[in-house]
Amino acid sequence: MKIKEQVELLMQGADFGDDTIAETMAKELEERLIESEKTGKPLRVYCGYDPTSTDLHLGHTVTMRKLRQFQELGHHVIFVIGSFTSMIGDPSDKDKLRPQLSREKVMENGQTYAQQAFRILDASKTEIVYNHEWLEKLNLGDLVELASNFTVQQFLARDNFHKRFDKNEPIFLHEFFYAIMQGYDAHHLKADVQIGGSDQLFNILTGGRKLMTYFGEKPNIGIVLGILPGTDGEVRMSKSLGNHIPLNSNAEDMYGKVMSIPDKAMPIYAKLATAWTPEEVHAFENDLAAGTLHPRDGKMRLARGITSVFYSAEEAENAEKQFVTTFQQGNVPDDIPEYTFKDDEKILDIIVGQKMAGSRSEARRVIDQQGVKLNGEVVSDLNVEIPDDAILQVGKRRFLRLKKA
RNA sequence: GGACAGUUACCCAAGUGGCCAACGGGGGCUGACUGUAAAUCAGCUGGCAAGCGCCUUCGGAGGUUCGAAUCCUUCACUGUCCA
Repeated sequence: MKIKEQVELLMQGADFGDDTIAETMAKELEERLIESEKTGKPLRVYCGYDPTSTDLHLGHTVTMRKLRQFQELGHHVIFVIGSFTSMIGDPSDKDKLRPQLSREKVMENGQTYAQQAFRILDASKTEIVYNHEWLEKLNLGDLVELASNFTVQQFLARDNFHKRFDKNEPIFLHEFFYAIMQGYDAHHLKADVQIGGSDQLFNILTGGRKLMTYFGEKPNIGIVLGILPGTDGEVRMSKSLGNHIPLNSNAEDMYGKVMSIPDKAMPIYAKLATAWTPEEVHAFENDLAAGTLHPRDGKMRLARGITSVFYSAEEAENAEKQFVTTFQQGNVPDDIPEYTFKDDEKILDIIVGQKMAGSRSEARRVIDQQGVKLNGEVVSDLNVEIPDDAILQVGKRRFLRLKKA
C-alpha cells in the first residue's frame, strides 16, 4: 500500500474538530511513515484504556480497530491499561468526577478488558503494559517539574474545565494531573502515535505533545477519532445510557442492534465500526446519498459488516437470515427455547415462570394489548387450553416452544 | 469549622396535609403503519387479586394527625458557597 493510501486509511474516522490540526497531523503522520519505511523501524503506536468497566461495547472498539490497522501495516502496538490513571478518574467529557477505583478492581478489569480487545487486535503482536509501573515511581519533585510546563490558563481553556469553572462547579486539582500523566505515558513509551477518542484531544495534544517536546523528543502524533453514537444515533454509546451494543452479545443480537440504529447514523458507523477500506466507505456514503442504495439494504450491509468483525462470515450471514425471517417476514425463528409445562400451569404461569414478562400484572397487560400469541392466534382468554407442542409468542421477539409434560 | 440547597418510581423531574400509585419528559413494553427492531401515531408502564378491593413505594428512623410524599424531631448522604 502506498504511503498516501496508508495515511488515508489511518486517518479515516479521525475528528479533530479543527481542520488545521487535522492537516498537521496527517502531514506529520505521512512524514513519519516515510521515515519508518526508510529505516525499517516500525512506529510505536499506543492507546490507553481506563478499565472502569468490564463490559465492553462497540464504542470501545473504535480505537482498537485503529490500532489493528496499524498492526496490519506492520507497526508496533502498545495497549496501555490505565492502572494508575483510572484511579484518578479522567475528567474528560464529564461534568462530574469519575469514581476512583481500587487497584485490585482495576487490575481485574484490565484483564477482561484486554481479553475482549483481542477479538479485534492480534494478541501475538500486542504489548500490554500497566501505567502504574512507571507513574507510581514519580515523586513530588518530578511532578512539580512536569507541572511547570503547563499554565492554569491552558487547562481552563479546555472546554470542559471552562464550563465547570463558569458554573462554579468544583474542579479538583488532581484532575489537572490526568493530562500530565497521560503525557508522561507517551514520553515513557516513546510513542510515535497516540490514538484516542475526540474527548482525548486535550490530553493528547496538550499533555503528550508538550511534555515530549520538553523532554527533547519528537512529539507524538495524535489520531483523535470521532465518537460512535449509540443505537439512538444521538449521544455517545454508553452502557449507562442503555444505547450500547455489547461485544458479548451473540451474532443475532449484534446484527439486530445495528439494524435498529437510525438511518442518519449509518455513515459514522461505517467509518468507525467496520473493517471497510476508505474506498468502500466512500462508495457506501455516496450510494446512500444518491439513493442508489436503499437505506434498509445499506443498513443490512452495515450490520453484516460489523457483525463479521466479531464473528465469522458464516455466523454473520446466519444472523442476517435470522433477522430476515423473524423481523422482516414475521416468522418464527429457527432456534427457540423449549419448555415442558405441567398440567396445572396456566398461560400466565408459563409467561411469568419463563421470564417472558416481569410480573403477572405485566403479563396480563401484554395479553390485554393483544401481544401474546399461541400458534399464531392472539390469546384473549387467560384459561386457554394449551395444546401439546405449541409456539408461544410474547410481543415481537420472545418465543417459546411448549410441550406437555 | 460555618451558611445554604437538595434526597420522589428504571432515569430526569412536578407535587408542599386528604382529589397521590403520585403531573410531565426520557427510557421500556404493546399495537397500527412502514423500508427494519428507523420515523410517525395510539395505548400501557409498582405488586397481588382482577369484582368492589388489598399491599408496598416518595433518603433512614421516630412523632403530630381521623388522614402525610407533604408538618415536627433526629440521623445519614449529596451538592454549592465562606474562611
